[in-house]
Amino acid sequence: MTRTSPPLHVVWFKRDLRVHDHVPLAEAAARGPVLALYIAEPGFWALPDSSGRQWRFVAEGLTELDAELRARGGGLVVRTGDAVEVLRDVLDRMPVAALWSHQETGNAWTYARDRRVAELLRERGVAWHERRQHGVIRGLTRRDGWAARWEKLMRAPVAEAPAALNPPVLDGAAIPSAAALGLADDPPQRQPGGRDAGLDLLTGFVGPRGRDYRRAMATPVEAFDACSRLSPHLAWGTLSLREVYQRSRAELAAHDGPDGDRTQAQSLVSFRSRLHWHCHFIQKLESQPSIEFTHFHRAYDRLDRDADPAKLEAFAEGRTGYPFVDACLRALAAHGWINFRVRAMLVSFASYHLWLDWRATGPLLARWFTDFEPGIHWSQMQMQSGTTGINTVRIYSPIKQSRDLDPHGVFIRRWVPELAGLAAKALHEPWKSGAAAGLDYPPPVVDHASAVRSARDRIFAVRIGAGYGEEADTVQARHGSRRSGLPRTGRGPRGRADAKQRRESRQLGLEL
DNA sequence: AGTGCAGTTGACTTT
DNA sequence: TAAAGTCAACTGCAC
Repeated sequence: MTRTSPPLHVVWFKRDLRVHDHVPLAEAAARGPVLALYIAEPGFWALPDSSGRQWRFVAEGLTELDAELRARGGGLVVRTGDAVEVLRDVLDRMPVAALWSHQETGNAWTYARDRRVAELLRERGVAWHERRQHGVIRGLTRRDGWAARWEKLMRAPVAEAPAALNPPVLDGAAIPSAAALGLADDPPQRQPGGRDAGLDLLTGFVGPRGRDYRRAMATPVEAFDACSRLSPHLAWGTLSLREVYQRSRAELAAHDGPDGDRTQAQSLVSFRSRLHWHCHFIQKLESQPSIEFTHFHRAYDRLDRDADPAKLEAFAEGRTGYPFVDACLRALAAHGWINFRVRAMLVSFASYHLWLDWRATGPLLARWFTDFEPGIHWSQMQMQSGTTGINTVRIYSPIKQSRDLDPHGVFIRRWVPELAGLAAKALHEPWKSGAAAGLDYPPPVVDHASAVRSARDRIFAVRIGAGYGEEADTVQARHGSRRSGLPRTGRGPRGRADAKQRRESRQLGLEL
């Protein structure tokens, strides 16, 4: 740098590892020379919800991001350290016009870090321009009109990648290894990171591979192939939600007519509604960061859920004695991914059957998910644990789910080889026939019927408390989907017409 | 040919 | 993206 160089626009890459449809990068590059910066933060990667599989997925994305920047004459500068320290060092070394990044809806740690960064920039008189990455709206006070704003944002043109960038003006370091960040875990079947892998998945999914999505997404027997598998790319930003939305929308248009493939069209419609829900859930954490630690509905503070080490270990090891649950837990641990329906069942099992606190199982599951997205994760942990106050309590039967989703025991045999010799009939409840006797497989850690009865009683006891309905209405007004109907309580018993309306709005909400 | 009845199905409620 | 139960309407069949 020389004294006469124009000031730099620092583009801070966070959970947005791409150059395509990257609004802060496009805006910064239009204004002057750019410093493309990624900060590997040891404090972040040491958090209980961070893991090696997430970092390695990110590191693969960084390698491709650097290549994309280089192809345009630029390059990625990677620094390891505390974000404030790294940014202060950059500010000390060269004149900086502004910091550019996407808004991040993260956990308490990244929120606190962003406040420290903002403080530093205020001290130095440098502007920080944060741009929206998803359909999540910062500073939202009312949910009304949210869906329409989402649709408008998704249909807006994508931001073009800058055609030409300046070379890096600062020496970077190598992308740190997982070991250097103290991260060991990386499962053998973790899906690869990087934009090329993401685009391959997208192309395949909007084509023939995704044709059966709607039918097959519920069962883990088929979901690994039938689902898009784009979630980690959306979580870490190797693809933008908008480009995924627009690609699937274009494909839907091709199949929507009388000559189109109706099955494919229905699957694409189903997929679009999930993209919508993605932002719907992140919005909850954006609007109320405390949901990482405290119940949506504070009446559930009275629940005495625990962190019983034996039950927690059975869950963590995939040795609960329920073959389908254990198969799903082991598949998740080995792949870093499992389908949504199974995630719901696993949280339900942990929170109701095992009566474990979601704050004890949440970090464990988060580390397993390569696609860990804080807003979706904490919203879902609470929703499937029955503590939001606005959602129906859904207690899954691991036996019924086993029969429904894996009737022939294919999935169980693959992931619980101890039981591979059992007949399909015995696989779902091996304790009943004594078929597992003598095998290295534990009896059920809890009895299904009595555990469910106890959990149900304790959950509904909370609902009887004074003032429950009033606070539930407050939660609904703040977080509820407008398509689910308003308000949900305070009108006495529901009549027939009311129930009919609710049913229709549910169908509308799922767009099936 | 209509009646009685066990079993099924689907809508809805409760937990 | 629950599960279990209630109830009424319906179905098939024996008589």
